[in-house]
Amino acid sequence: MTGATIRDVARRAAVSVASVSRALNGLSSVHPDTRARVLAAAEALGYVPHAGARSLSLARTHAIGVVMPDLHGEFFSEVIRGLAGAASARGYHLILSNIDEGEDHMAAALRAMRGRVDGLVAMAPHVAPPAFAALLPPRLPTVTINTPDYAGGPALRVDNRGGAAAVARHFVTIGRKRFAHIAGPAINADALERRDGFAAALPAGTPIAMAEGDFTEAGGARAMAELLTTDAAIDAVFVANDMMALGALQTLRDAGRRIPQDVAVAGFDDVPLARYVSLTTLRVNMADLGGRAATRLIDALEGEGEGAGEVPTADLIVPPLIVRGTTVMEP
Amino acid sequence: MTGATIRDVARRAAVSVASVSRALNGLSSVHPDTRARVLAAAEALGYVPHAGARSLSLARTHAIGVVMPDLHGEFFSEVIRGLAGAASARGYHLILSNIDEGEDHMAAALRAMRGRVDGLVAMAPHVAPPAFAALLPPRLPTVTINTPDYAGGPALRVDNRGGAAAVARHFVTIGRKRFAHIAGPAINADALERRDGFAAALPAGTPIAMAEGDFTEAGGARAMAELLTTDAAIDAVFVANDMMALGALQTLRDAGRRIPQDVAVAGFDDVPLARYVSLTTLRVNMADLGGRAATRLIDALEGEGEGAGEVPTADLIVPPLIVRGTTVMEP
DNA sequence: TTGTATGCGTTATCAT
DNA sequence: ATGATAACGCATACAA
Repeated sequence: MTGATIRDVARRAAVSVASVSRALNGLSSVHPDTRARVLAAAEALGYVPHAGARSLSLARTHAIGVVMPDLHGEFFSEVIRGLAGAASARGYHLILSNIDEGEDHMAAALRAMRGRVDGLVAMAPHVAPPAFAALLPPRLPTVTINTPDYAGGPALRVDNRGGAAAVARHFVTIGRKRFAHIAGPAINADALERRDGFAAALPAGTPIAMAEGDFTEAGGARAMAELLTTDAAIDAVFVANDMMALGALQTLRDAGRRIPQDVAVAGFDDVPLARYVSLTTLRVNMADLGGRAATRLIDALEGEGEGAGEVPTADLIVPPLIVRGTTVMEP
Repeated sequence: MTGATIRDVARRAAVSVASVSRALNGLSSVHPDTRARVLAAAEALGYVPHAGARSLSLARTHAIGVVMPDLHGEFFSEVIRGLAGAASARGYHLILSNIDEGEDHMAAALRAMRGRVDGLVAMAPHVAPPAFAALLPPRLPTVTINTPDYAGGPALRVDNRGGAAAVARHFVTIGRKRFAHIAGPAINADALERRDGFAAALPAGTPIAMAEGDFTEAGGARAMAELLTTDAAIDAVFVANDMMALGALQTLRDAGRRIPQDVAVAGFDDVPLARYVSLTTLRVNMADLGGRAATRLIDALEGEGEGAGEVPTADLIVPPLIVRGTTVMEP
């Protein structure tokens, strides 16, 4: 009931299991006749190697684990897509385990990966670095994506500060004077970096009206409404992500503000919707990030023992500023 | 280098591996003192059970495999999200393997699942049923999503015909007379069902101008342009999916047609963008579909041996028609 | 070239 | 309650 095993094939081909293994794995030292008999027997029995047993024997699973919170949906999906593509191209599987439900659940998910994967790709922008490092199974190669400086291995990060700074400079260039920022959750590392990067790139001492959202469209709308009551004179608002920016735009329009004449708005992420509403934003290609992460991890996994330079480099991916109709008039 | 094993723990706690296993898995028959010693030793060594070995011994992986093409992006992501949520809630992992690159690659991916998962969730709207069935590893419980009637197990399907029929009736209700349809790829089962369902629900003998797209926005635009040259008088077009509908809308507007006064347009899927462009469409909740699939599979996996009724039922999920501004004037 | 035997890490059976 | 040991399915030294 569990399918034919290598022993069944051996029996049918009248050879030893060792020969079956060798024949099926294409080892050179096996007589053509033997190989033929084995192949025929395997075919006849519909034999499929048992990946689990193979992994145990080889100490190699050809799978990479992915741990990340289900946070703002768009990302999750894009990263997975990139990961899956790159992994699949190199013959690796992806093992998913989302970690919404609290830190203990997350610890369990992380532990369950041992013996199941060769390495890990982790994304946890909301957890304190030390806690996260402690949760990781020891000796499991890991590359992190947008995770607050975890020093345990290669890391891929979006240049949040640089992106935010580009927006600040853009606002100044188009002559804006009264700035506002709608930030993401304070526990989110990306959110903090975007806020700080924006502030740091404006002329020293420039006041910035602040509000905090939750990365959702509704949250952005609420935050914008809040800003309008406290600082009605603003003429440029940088929103920490696109979804909130969409909400903010709606609130502004409902309040009779013209975009971009009265108020310029910029987001972050460049979600598919951004193009449709002509939102100025920073393009972060999450699929590409996922692909890079997978490639990087697999390179490390397969290069074990040769490369002397196992330097845990941290790549900073700079998101380009996409200028659209919410900051400048369109033709 | 491979982490502490159960033997290391046994040695440190000065007990047998059997006792360690029992203590760690919470079996009753183990002395409190022993359990305490084992727990302490495991903690001290940072012991994490090896999932692979555990699976081999238990003949249970607590993982479910997911095979699907990367087709039109939105879906992929949503289904995965639903699957991951439901699986995670029941303590199962997800193993991904996308199967873009040809049928042989797909066969390999399918085979590689054996010994790695307890069951499969498969979605392959583009493959002929017999071929697909042949590829599946034998004796691996499988639930399919939107896969042309594969008779081997439970199936979840979107009611494409019913949804398309609802659009047809809606068009008639709002007084349209000259119909067109932009279909998806002819090898796609969903596409065919949508086309046929639309045609069947219109009054008998009603002519329908036809064009074929590739499920992409650009493809929809091209197909629409084509229709305009051959059948300029159309006043209602049903597009096989939302992405193509977006392209079609653009083409229509560029051609000076007013929506919905001159031409009514309806899509299929209700992607996030649909709400923004106020596109009338059918809402198919792919995340929900994924969740149901996972739940269904796990129920089957864990109910083995008890339920006499292992009937491979096929659920038809009916997508509701969401009427928006591309078919009726908005307030 | 081929076969025998051992190990991968864990659980479960059977004694004790 | 505990320990020795045989599976689980496969790969691979080591012999032959």
